Amino acid sequence: MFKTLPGFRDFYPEDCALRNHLFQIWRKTAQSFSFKEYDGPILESLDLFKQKSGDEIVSQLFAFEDQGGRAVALRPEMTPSLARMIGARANALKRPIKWFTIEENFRYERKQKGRLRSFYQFNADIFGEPGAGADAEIIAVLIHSLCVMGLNSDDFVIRVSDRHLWVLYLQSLGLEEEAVSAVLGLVDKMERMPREVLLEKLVPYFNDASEDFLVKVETLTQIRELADLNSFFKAHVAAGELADAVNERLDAWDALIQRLDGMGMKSFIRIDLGIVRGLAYYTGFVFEAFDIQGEHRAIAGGGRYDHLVKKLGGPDMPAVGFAMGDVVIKDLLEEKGLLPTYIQAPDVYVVLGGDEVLSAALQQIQALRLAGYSVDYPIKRVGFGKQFKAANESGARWAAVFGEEEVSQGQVKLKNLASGEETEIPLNRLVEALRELDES
RNA sequence: GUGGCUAUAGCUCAGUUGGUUAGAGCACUGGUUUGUGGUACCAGGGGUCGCCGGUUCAAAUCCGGUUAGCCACCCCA
Repeated sequence: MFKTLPGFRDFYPEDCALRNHLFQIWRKTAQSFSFKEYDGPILESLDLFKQKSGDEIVSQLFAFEDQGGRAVALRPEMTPSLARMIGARANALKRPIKWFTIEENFRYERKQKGRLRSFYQFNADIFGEPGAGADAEIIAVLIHSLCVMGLNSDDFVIRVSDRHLWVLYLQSLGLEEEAVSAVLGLVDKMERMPREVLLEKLVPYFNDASEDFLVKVETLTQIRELADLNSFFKAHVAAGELADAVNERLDAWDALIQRLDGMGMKSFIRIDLGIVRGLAYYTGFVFEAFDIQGEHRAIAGGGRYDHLVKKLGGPDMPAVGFAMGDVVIKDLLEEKGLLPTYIQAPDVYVVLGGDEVLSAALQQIQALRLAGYSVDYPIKRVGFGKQFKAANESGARWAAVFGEEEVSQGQVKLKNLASGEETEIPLNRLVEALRELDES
């Protein structure tokens, strides 16, 4: 027997039902926020990904040469394709551009808990709006989708940070561009690194002031209140150009929190400058969703990336977005018992009395199907008892009993499988009767 | 890419110091049941014990290799 390739999954009907459940929530959420759905190709030119992420990315891609000698790769993420699509029509698209997609990605890396080689992602992005209102809207989409899944503020938290604020702060300490990104990289790893090791790695940038810097960073990353954030920067950044820029950021923070508070989502937000995200291209707010217990890797992540569209050959285009994978969220929902069962069930299961009723039954089955109902019935002859058992196990709400007695009187018996209640209905009124019963 | 642990039926697992034809529960199929479901009872199908090699009269069991999975590290768009 062949097996699935490492990191790839088979989706048996119950897995597929689950996947559809997730996809439906994602799609409905995006539509509630009036995002438009788009899609792009699974296979792209290898250069597209190199340009965004550098040559090192190639070892983590499913990359190969096609029959025409082109260097191509399965997409590891949607953003480059999206940036290309947006760039190509930037002038013709009404702002703000609110788009989402649900797509499969492929990454050639070692399989791990919460991480596979093939996975699905929900992406939502807003282009053309630089203000914090767009960031708030994106974060709201993320929170809303998690809430619709049945999670609440006891289950997850959105840790929000600010790349731009970090850069300004490090610049105010006199660091040059290269040193800024190196130090940010260290801040990103702070949680997972012993303090002494971290201190050692800071020395090339701060020399004797390393300990002092680390203490400040520890203070900063522990700040959870807007007011504390304000006073920290008032105390640590001297007045001047940089301080003006910092104040602008603090205003943006204020706007962000106010908007989320307005939507009743403030309790999901945790100010946490410890989040940096590895990506160099983030330019403003960055955020990640985590389960409260911290047992899983990030559920979702995103942020503002105002320069990426231009970098990939488009016009200047501010952008903010996030992505949520299907793997971690599925694990979390499973753990919380929030995954529904019986998602692929017919509406009606037809119970057949014998050969004499078959044609009358098939006629009604077809009428029900035309009316939009999902209908199943036993394909081979089976005893009544077995049929009710099958009806029950199918998950159907209704059993439609086409017995010889009923059919000979032009009737059919509808049985509510949950309550056991039975009603006789004229054959030619079956569709209407079902509709009425479902509504009542 | 590095290290540790694991691999027996679709699933969860048992399998004695190496010893006949490798077992259980769940699931699946059929029956008890030609007009009423979740229960019960009976029967059945399903495994080259991950794969390759070695030791042995004899290997699921011992040894080596390999592949896959889990955990940690690295990475994480």
